[in-house]
Amino acid sequence: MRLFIEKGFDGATVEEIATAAGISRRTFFHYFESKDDILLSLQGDVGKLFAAEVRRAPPATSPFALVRDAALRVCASIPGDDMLAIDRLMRGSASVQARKQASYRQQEEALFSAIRERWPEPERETRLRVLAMVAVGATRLASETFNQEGGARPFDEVLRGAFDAVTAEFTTTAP
Amino acid sequence: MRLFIEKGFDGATVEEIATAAGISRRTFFHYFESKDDILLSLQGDVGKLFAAEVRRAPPATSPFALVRDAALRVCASIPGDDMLAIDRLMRGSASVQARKQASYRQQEEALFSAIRERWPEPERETRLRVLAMVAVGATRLASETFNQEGGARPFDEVLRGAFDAVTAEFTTTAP
DNA sequence: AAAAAACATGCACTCAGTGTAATATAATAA
DNA sequence: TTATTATATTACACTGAGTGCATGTTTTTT
Repeated sequence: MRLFIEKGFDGATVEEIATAAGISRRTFFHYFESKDDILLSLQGDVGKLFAAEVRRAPPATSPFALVRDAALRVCASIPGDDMLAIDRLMRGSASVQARKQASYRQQEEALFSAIRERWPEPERETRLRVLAMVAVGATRLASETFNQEGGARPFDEVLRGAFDAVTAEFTTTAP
Repeated sequence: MRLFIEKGFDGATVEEIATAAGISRRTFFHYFESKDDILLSLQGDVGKLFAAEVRRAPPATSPFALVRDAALRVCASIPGDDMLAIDRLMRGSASVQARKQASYRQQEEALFSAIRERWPEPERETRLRVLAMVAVGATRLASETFNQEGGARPFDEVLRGAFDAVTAEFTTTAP
């Protein structure tokens, strides 16, 4: 982390990082598949947390409400300062940035599986895929806003705002 | 393309690709920033097409309908066979896959800008970000399904199904 | 035809990532 | 404790992506 802050992501070589950590270059690659993984591993397995939360959630008024509340609970457990710091470092590398986006797709997949267990009717599949996409997407939008604002508002609030915007934009009052 | 099919993405070296194309390795990197870009450039600038379509679209009943119809028009112009072929090649490399996901974020950004021009009210910003996210997300889900199915149904149909699922999942009948 | 701009290439270099084999360290059985 | 056996660490050598720089080769422009 110190090296990344001092020299940037590309500026710090694996050699330097390994030496600073008191191990050899080769041993570094025994613990991390790539240099990117240093930052990616910090992100943690949000997808699995999210899915687990959905599985243990009580019956809800709607799938959307259940997923929204699960998202709020998961994110309540993540310190905002860490989010800001990790995000700042990740901006340093395009390939890290790309893999981060790719990780959202995995989260979506994990979340979909969990949702699917609760509503297994085949004809609902597409709708539930959409739900998972929206949930992960809203969470991503919230974290983008949160980082953009530099943590001005608490993450919970921003996240709730994102989910509320979904409701507001798509819930048309039918006759 | 031939080399990628024969030897896989990682199996084909830039050296070989350049030679097969009748140029030098160094010249290759004059045209492509990276090996990944060979496949990524095939994807084309879908985001810009999408945004342009939104800009030229006639007034619509709702932002959602406008964006949905724009998506349908853009995708009508893309040959399904190409989509399948490109997708098959892209599966060969994790880093290409990652950059592809990252490109969806850029599409979202471009789309958001275009939508924003039509509804510039500041208080709508979050809702329109959500709309762009959902539109790009639905398009992505549709193309995932389309590729999964190997092109069994026409892309238009799958895409329409994805947007319909959004409506179905979120349009609750209020009293 | 001469000058300038754009394109192509060769060369040398850095660095990420991998396979392999040797060596050290820790864990376990005797 | 000692011998044995995993397991962790390392050195070494190699491939291949990507870059900077200098030089050569076309096109354009004047």
